[in-house]
Amino acid sequence: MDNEKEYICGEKCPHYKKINEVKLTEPTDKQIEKISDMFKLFSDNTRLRIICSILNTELCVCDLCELLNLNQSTVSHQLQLLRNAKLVKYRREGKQIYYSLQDEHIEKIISLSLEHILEEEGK
Amino acid sequence: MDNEKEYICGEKCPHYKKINEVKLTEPTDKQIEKISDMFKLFSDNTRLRIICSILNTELCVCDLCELLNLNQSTVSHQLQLLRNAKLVKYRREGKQIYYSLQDEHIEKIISLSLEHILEEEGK
DNA sequence: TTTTCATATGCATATATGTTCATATGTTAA
DNA sequence: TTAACATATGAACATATATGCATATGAAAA
Repeated sequence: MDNEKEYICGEKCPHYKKINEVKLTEPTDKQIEKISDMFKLFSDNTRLRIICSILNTELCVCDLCELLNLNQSTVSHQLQLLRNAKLVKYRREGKQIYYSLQDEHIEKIISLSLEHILEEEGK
Repeated sequence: MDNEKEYICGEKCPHYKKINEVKLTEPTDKQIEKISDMFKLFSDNTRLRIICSILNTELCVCDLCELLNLNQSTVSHQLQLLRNAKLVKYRREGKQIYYSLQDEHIEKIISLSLEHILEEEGK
């Protein structure tokens, strides 16, 4: 029986009622995985700078290299990850390939986080 | 002179006008660092589950262990990181320490990302 | 077709980080 | 004070991942 499990702490804690309530609203493992994967892509300086660069415009790979002073290989590798996650879309025009954000959620999330740290700075 | 630098691609690209425009709106290195650090904390399954668990309520460490079926040490280590980043706050009540989210931005960012992946699922 | 150029990709390496074990800290009860 | 308990922390290990080099791919120009 579940009741017979030995818990880390005594009878007051864990608070089973609360725990059961929280359980109902928790994202599924799959959802957690997807969200954390997305945040993982936002969590690297290089990728974040790339994302911020194309928040409101499209840029080609060498624009990004020049703008961010990065190796072409580095940029392409990171763009591949963003592409695979469908966070960015791209179109070819002659030799160049232009990248831009896939949808507005990305923009919103980044803006919100920027807001957050700006507020922190103000304190 | 800057003009004499050898660029990866020719004259059409990089698009200096665009690049200069983008440069004006880019977050500073420090801001990029802070944002990516925050996302780094959201980018781990364990931490994300912890955060989601305290989205609307406070829980003590062993509640979290029980709820998420995690090692007490693991939970404490991750809480420490969240604490250092001031994403969570805590209060002691006797032997237990209760954790909750520091501010509503966190909640909003998580909600928005959940929205995002739910929309993806719908497609 | 051959060359040139913009971008992509495989591989190797250095670095970062999540987890666990063992133990320390700090609070309450005996 | 001592014992019991909730939580924190240091160290070690395993794993993930960002970057750069070399090279491949694919499009345009010669």
